[in-house]
Amino acid sequence: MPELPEVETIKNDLKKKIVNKKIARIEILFKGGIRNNTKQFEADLMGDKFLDIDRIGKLMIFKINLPDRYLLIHLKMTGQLVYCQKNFIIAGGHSLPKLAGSLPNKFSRVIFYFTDRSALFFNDMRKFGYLEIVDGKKLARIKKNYGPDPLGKDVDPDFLTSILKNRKAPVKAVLLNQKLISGIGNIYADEILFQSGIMPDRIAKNISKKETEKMDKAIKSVLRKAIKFRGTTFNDYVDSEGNQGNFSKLLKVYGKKGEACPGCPGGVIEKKRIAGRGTHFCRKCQK
DNA sequence: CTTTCTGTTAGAAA
DNA sequence: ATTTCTAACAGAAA
Repeated sequence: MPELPEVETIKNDLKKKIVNKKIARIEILFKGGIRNNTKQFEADLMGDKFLDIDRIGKLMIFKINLPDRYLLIHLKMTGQLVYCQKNFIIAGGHSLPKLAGSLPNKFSRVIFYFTDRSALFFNDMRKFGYLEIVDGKKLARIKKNYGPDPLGKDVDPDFLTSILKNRKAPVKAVLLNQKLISGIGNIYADEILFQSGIMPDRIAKNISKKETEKMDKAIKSVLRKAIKFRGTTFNDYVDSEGNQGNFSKLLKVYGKKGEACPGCPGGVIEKKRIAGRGTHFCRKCQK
């Protein structure tokens, strides 16, 4: 599931690969993922190029070389953006059953062909992801619905205190709330709370100052490390070359139900529904 | 075979 | 205002 580290990895890779390449053709295999009128969508992009790629939370923003036009791409749960040179054989190849060794595959929804005969594939098994071209005004409106980036300078223990205080939702719900802080999803929320030693179902306003400071450190160290390792592949995530993320091996609790806790002797990782999501924790390490 | 689970976000309901 | 629930979808697992 692409969260901040995965989207950051894809964005940085694509910046090197597709910026300033002229779009020769767009193939739309599934219209549902495109929020604009598809004819208008094609017309806006045909013959144009992306000047830069940005990110807010898990949302990617491609600046188009047209005045006041931005392409937003959200991968939601199973979206992929895979870039291929001429022959459309991907590096990760057969490593994932859902991503065959060649593209397009049955989950390819939109394909951007560039004039140098390379292509960018938007694949999305579950069809939750979307593409939308917006103007600056709409982009600004969307940006207002996102809290600060956890790795930016706006997030520190004082900021975390401000979003935790007065809230009776579980602390995990606060971490997942994109309006309060952007980019954290289910996998990293569990990992962050494990490293913080905080039970995910603790009421947000009851988190102490000391715990808030631990959370601040955990947020940054977990996300930075995950970016360094190019993200986590649990089911469907691949980077822009079709390769899996390497952080999967470093997960401490997510997906580890029933396994020995890596943080204490005798502890076992449990799984329980918290804030509407499958949540992994060790009750010996997390209080 | 059927049911449950997966996790993101918008929007509805509480 | 805040929190919880559900739908959207496709496939794996039980």
